[in-house]
Amino acid sequence: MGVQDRKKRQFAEREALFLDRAWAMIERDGLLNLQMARLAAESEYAVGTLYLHFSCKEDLLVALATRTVAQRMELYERAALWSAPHRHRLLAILVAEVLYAQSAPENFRLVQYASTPAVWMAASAARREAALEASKPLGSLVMGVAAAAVARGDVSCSALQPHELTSGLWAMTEGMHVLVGAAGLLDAHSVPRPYQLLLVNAHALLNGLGWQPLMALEDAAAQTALAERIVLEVFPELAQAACDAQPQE
Amino acid sequence: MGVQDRKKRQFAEREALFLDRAWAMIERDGLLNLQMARLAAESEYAVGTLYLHFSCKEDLLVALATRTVAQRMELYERAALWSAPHRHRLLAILVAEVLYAQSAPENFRLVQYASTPAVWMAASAARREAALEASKPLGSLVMGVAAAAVARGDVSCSALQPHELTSGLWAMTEGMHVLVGAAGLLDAHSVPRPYQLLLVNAHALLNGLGWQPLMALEDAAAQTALAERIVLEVFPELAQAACDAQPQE
DNA sequence: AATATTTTATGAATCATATTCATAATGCCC
DNA sequence: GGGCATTATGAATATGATTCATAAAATATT
Repeated sequence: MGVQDRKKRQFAEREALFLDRAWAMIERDGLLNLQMARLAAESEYAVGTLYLHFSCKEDLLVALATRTVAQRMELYERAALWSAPHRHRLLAILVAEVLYAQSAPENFRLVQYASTPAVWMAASAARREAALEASKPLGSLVMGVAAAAVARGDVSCSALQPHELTSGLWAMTEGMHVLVGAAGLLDAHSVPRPYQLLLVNAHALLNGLGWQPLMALEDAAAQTALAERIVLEVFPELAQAACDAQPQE
Repeated sequence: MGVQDRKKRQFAEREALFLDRAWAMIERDGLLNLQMARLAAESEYAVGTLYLHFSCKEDLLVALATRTVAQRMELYERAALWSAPHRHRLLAILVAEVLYAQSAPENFRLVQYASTPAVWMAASAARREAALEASKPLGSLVMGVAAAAVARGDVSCSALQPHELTSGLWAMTEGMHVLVGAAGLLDAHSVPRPYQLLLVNAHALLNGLGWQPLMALEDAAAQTALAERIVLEVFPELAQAACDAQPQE
């Protein structure tokens, strides 16, 4: 039925419009100042129409967070397909994540806020389901890299499953985002340049898993060089963001 | 001036009362259902009085989160002073954290929610300062263990500072809490028993740092045995919580 | 001890926003 | 082109945080 198709498409378009505007407003006024009524007005629709799309404000926030994950996928895919040792591809994914976090901090705050139980559980079940679905490709990508590495014999600790090999890295990255997000926390503990620390520790973890090629942990220069190489070769368009975010102290 | 002292003390007592009641209400009704007016009523004070203590609701939540950190310190101290290799002491701190997260999940959700930028930044600067201050003893404890380990020659990678040696572990733990907190996320990625994974990956990380005594990553039995030994020797009173939370699959 | 002054406590009123739902408008089909 | 189903509207409602003029209590002054 063509009519139904068109209606569905138009509905989806309007939803995208709402999300676009919401995102613009968040960038302009901050996450906390997003107002449903104002969003409706700026989108030139009635409040009730907005609520035809989102069961509540939290539902909208989760939808917004979901979309940014999808947007980042392109970066991750490039990293996973990079022709380099699988260990380096995994690091490239990590670098992509960090570059993104630095270039779009408000966006990252949103994702963090959305995965807070308070927000997450307030969203509709369908919306949560969609968010989980959107996160799966990244999971598959990472697992795929791990599985390929094991198959090639890159990982000496082959008793571990792909998910066991990658979940630590995932948690570590996620955790560093949290620590960075809590303003002042790292300073209070005299922890400088958090994302550089993340890199060292990621290398330590991968070394610990016996993942070739090993990286000398004392060799900070080599680590930086690898990170820079990843930026230049895989994410040349983000090089500027990387420079802005990590000024020479 | 004795009068001022007494007033200060009584003010602090009332604040503690508010926090006690707030906590009881959160445990009973959930984090989302905490209402300032109801809290005032249940504390038998006027709403305005409550606001003499807390600049806003977020301020109260951060205060509450701060208090639970202080409560946990006793566990961490026991772990740090345990007479065992320094690596095992660090793991004991990690185990304490996990036991606590499992035995008081609502409490943990609170801490996570409070460190969300949205909540954190809404709290008063003084309250944030106090929260950071309260987290320092844990930091010192962990750094102290790391420094002692390096001094004893337990860590082959001695070029790294104590904070470099521990921040990865910290981030990994924090991150795993986040992943556990996002209901359904780990299931969606087929990641079972997250805290056991945290343990394996913590071992991998410490191995990677060359931290003696190394743990064989394939030897799941040895890892479990060590974890159980920690619970029995260091946190016997929490053994029950540990059993409840990790049922044999 | 009475009175003035300062400090602290109160809770009804205010304000800010999210959410609903009776009504209106629109679009589809015969 | 009229009847029916679907969709959109936004004023009204609901919720709950926060304020602030006023009262009460505590302290200082005479």
